Amino acid sequence: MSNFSIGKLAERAGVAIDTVRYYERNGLLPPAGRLASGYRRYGEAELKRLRFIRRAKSLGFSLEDIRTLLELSAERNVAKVKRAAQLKLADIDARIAELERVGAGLRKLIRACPGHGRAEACPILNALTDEELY
Amino acid sequence: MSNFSIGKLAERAGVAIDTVRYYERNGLLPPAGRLASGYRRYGEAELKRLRFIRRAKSLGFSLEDIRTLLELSAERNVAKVKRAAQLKLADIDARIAELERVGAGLRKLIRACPGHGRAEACPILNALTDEELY
DNA sequence: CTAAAGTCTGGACCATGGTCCATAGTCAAT
DNA sequence: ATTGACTATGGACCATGGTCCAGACTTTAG
Repeated sequence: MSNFSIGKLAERAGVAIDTVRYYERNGLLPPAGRLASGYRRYGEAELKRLRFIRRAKSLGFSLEDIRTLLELSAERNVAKVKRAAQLKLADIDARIAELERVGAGLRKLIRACPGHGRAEACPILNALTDEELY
Repeated sequence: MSNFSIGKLAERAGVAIDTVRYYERNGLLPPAGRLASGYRRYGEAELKRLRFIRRAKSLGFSLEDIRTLLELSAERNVAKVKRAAQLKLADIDARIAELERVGAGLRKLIRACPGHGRAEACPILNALTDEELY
């Protein structure tokens, strides 16, 4: 335990080998220790970190966000971590609001469209052709 | 009128010149008519089409979607246009649901985080470090 | 007529988050 | 020892939706 190859690491973290190297290149994982052959060696710390990245990603954080989050985590700066989470949440809420705005517009057009008949009577086509939407 | 340059077209449609050429290359605009010099010439039809594209984009359609929409519009196929709109709406609704799921998870963590104190007591860091989120 | 502004082309480049490839070297099992 | 599986590297490539550039040519205003 605590000394395994990139293949095992990737497998245990549930990511592709290329992704591990990609994360290393992009500063999400520290440069791995190497065997005399040049093969990377990993321990539990890297596995944890990789899982952290995976989870943060599933919470909607970008890799850039995650780099920041990892720094804050290393600093054990709870206040900044909370702040970063709040910012991300605000970002998610804004995206939801925008999608809801767009969805509402589309829903209205769909409701008004009979689904048959002359193209001139199709509110969807008319909206795309004639109206200033915003 | 009805005979203007790419610059005027772009200006009147509210897009960049490069975007017009990009759309032409990618089949969203038909190949433009040319002057003897090779300069593109446009009329009202192209302006309308470009505005159609802009509006469809603001309704959340991708350029690929819009290519389809333009074909359906040319066919005057109201039924298919309505169906395309419904599919896009379903897509938007799914994206909203996913963002809400993620937002709810984040909100819960933020609420539980005191914002100070030991890193071990930060639910956000703990979630990223320990839990299987999904 | 001249100078400035506009347009042409092909191709490079941006961000995002990877994936895939060839070539070469290494490790593990039999 | 050999074979098959694994890993190394740099760089190309994917989608998306453009943006920007150089170098050459054209149009327009004064």
